[in-house]
Amino acid sequence: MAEEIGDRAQHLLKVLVESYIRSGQPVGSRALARDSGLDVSAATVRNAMADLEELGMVSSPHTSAGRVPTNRGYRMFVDSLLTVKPLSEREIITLSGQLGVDGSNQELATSVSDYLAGMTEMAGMVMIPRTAKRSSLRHIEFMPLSGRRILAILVINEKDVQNTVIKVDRQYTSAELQQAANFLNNELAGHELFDVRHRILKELRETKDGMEQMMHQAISMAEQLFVKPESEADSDDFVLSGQTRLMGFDELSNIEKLRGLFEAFNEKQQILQLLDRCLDGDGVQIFIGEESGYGVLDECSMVTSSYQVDGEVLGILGVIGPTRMAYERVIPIVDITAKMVSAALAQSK
Amino acid sequence: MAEEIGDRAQHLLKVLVESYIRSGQPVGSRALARDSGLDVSAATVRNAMADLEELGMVSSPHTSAGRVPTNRGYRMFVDSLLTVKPLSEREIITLSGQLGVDGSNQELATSVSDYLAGMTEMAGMVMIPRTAKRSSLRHIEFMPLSGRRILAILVINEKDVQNTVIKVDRQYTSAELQQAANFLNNELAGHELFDVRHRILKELRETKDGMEQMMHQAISMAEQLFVKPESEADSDDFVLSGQTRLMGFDELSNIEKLRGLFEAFNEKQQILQLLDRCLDGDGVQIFIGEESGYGVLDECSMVTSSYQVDGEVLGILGVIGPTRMAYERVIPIVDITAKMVSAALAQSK
DNA sequence: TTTAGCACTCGCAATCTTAGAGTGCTAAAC
DNA sequence: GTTTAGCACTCTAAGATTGCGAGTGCTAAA
Repeated sequence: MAEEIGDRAQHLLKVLVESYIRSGQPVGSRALARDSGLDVSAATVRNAMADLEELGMVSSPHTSAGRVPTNRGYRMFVDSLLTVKPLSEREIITLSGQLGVDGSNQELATSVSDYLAGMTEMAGMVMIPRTAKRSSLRHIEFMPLSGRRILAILVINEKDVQNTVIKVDRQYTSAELQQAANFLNNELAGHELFDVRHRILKELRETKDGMEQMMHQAISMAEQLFVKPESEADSDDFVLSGQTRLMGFDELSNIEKLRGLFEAFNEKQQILQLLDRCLDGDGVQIFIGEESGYGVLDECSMVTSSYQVDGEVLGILGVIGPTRMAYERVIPIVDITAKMVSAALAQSK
Repeated sequence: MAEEIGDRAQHLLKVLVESYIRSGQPVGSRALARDSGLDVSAATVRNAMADLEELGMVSSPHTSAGRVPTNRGYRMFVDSLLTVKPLSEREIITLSGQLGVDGSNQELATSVSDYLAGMTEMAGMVMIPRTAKRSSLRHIEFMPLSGRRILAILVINEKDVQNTVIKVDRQYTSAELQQAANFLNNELAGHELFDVRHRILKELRETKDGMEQMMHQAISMAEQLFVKPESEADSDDFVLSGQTRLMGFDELSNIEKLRGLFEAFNEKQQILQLLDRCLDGDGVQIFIGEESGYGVLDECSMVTSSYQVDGEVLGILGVIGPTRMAYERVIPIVDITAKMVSAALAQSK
C-alpha cells in the first residue's frame, strides 16, 4: 500500500505545506504548479496530488477546494522536507540578555517561557521535574504546628524552597524538632535527592534496634518527606505562558475546542504526562495534532526540547501552537533556547 | 430628568430582568404582561417600557425586538428589587464539608474558590492580602547563597511560608547568619507583621551608634524583608478557578472579548485593584458590567464579599460571571461562603 | 508520462423572500 | 387622566435562489 513517494511528489508536498502555512488557504493545483519552481502543468500536479491523497498526506476539505496537508503530511514535512532557518544574531542576543542567572528556578522558568511565547507568538512552556536528578538537599528545618503536625521546610539546590506539612504520632517540642533537624542535616545535607532517598531507606532497614529513639523519629519524618513524593509522581513544576495568544488563531476559533484546551492547561496533568514522554528524546521533538493521544490537542502541535547539564536531562521546554505553524522558525527558536538555558544552568552551577 | 419610577414600572422591571436572566431573550410586551401577574394589557406595558427606556433602565437591541435590561437596569434590580433565595440546607452542608481547616491558607483559598466556581457554574476567586493585618511572624531563617545574596525564609502564622532572596553588602557565614536570625527571632517573632514593620523602623532610627555591628546588619536585612514589600503594594495572593466555565456563556462567545478577559486574569493586577476597592465595603458587593471601569469586564459582573475575623477584614472572595447571571442564587452563595470561611478561620485561630 | 481540454462539483456570497415578533401611535373606552 | 384595542410599520432570522469562481477528475492526444 504505502508506496514510495517520488522526488517530485515530495517536493510538491513541501511547497504545498509551506504555502498552506503561509496563507491558511487550501492550495490548488494551478497555484502549486506555479510556485513549485518545477516546469510542469497543473494537470501533472493534480496527478501527484491524487497520489499524495491516496497516501494520506493531503486531503481536500471538499470537492472543489485545493489540498490541505493532513497530520501525516505535516509529519513527513517536518521529518524530512523541512529546511530550517537559523536564528538571526539579534534574536540570539535578545535571548541571552533575558536569561538572568540569579533568581530561583521558578523565575528562570517563567522568563524563559515568556521569551518563547513572545518570540513565537504562541504559548510557551517550561517544565522542571521536581525530582530533577541533579538536585541536592541543602537544608532541613522543622517547625511544630498545632495538633501533631509539623511544618517541614526543605532548601534544595541554591535557591529553591519547598514546604510540606507532615503528620506525626505525637506532639514534639521545638527543641526536639531542632535536634531531629540537626541530625538529618548532618546525615543528609549536601547529598543529591536520589541519594537521600536511598540513605533513608537504608537507615530504616538497619535501625530496627539499638538506635536512639530520637533518630528513629527523625528518620521516619524524613521518610515522609522524601520517599512518598516519589510514588506520587505528580506535580512537577510547570510554567505556561502566553496561552491567550492561542485565542488569536482561526483554527482555534471554535469555543468548544478552546475550552477543552484551556481546561487541559489548568489540569496540567495531561500536558505533563505528554512532556514526560519527551524526557528521553534528544534534541527537538514535535507532536503534531492528536498524535499525542489527547483529543484536545487536535489542531495543535507542540515543539519541545530538553535542556540539560553535563549530558543529564534537567527538564523540558517548548511551545504550543496551531498545527499550522511556521516550523522552520519555531524549531530553531526552541532548539537554541534549550541550549542557552542548558548553558546558563551549567554556568550557575 | 430622572423622574420617579412608579411602583408598577418597578415591578415590571423586576419581572423583565428575571425573565431575561432566565431565557437570555429580549422580553416583549405581550409576554411581560402575561408574566407580570398584573392585570394589564400589553399596550400598557408598552407605555411603561417607553418610560423605563427613557430612564435608561432597558433598551431594545433593535426596533422589533423586546426589551433587555441595561447595566443601570441591573443595578436597580440588584439594589432594590431582588428577592434573594436562601440556600438549601444541603448546599450549606456541602460547603462546610469542603472547608478543611488544615492545610495552608493557599490550600484553603483554592478549595473555597473551587467551591464557588462549582456552585455557581462560573469563575470563583479568593484573595488573601499578603499583608493581612492579623498575620504574625513566626520564625525567620537565613541561608547563604553565592555572591552576596541571602535566602530568607519567613514562616508566617501557622503554616504559611514565604521566601525571598535579599542582597547584602558582603558575604556572610552560616554562623553569622544564624546569629542574626536568632537576634531577629528574639526581637520579632510572635508579633504581628504590622508591628514588626514598626519595630524595625524604630530600631533603625535608634541604633545609629553604640550598637553591635551584627545587630545592625540583622536589622538592615529585616528591613529588606518587611519594609520594602509594603511600598510595592503588588501581588497579594490570589486564586482564581473555573475560568474556563466562562467560555460556555453565549454573551462571551466573542473571542476577542474572551481573550481580553483571560489576559486580565493572567495579569491579575487589574482584578486585584478592583478587589482592593471591596476591602472597605461590608457584606456582599456587586460590580455590574464596566461599572468597574475595566472595559474587559464589559459583559461581566462580579459578586464579592469580604471575609473577616473579629471584625477585621482578612480578604475578599467572590465570583465572576456574565452580567446575565442568577443573582438571587449567586448572592446568597457568596454571602454564606464568606461567613463560613470567616467562621472557619476564627476557629482555627 | 505528460499535457490540454472539458464537463462537473462544490462552496461562498449576494440577493430576495417570507414569517414572526414587537413596536409606536392614535383614537376610543373606562 | 389612564388604559386599551387596533393597525401600520419595522426589523430580524431563516430559507431559498442564483451566479461565480475555483478546482477537480477524466479522457484523449502528444
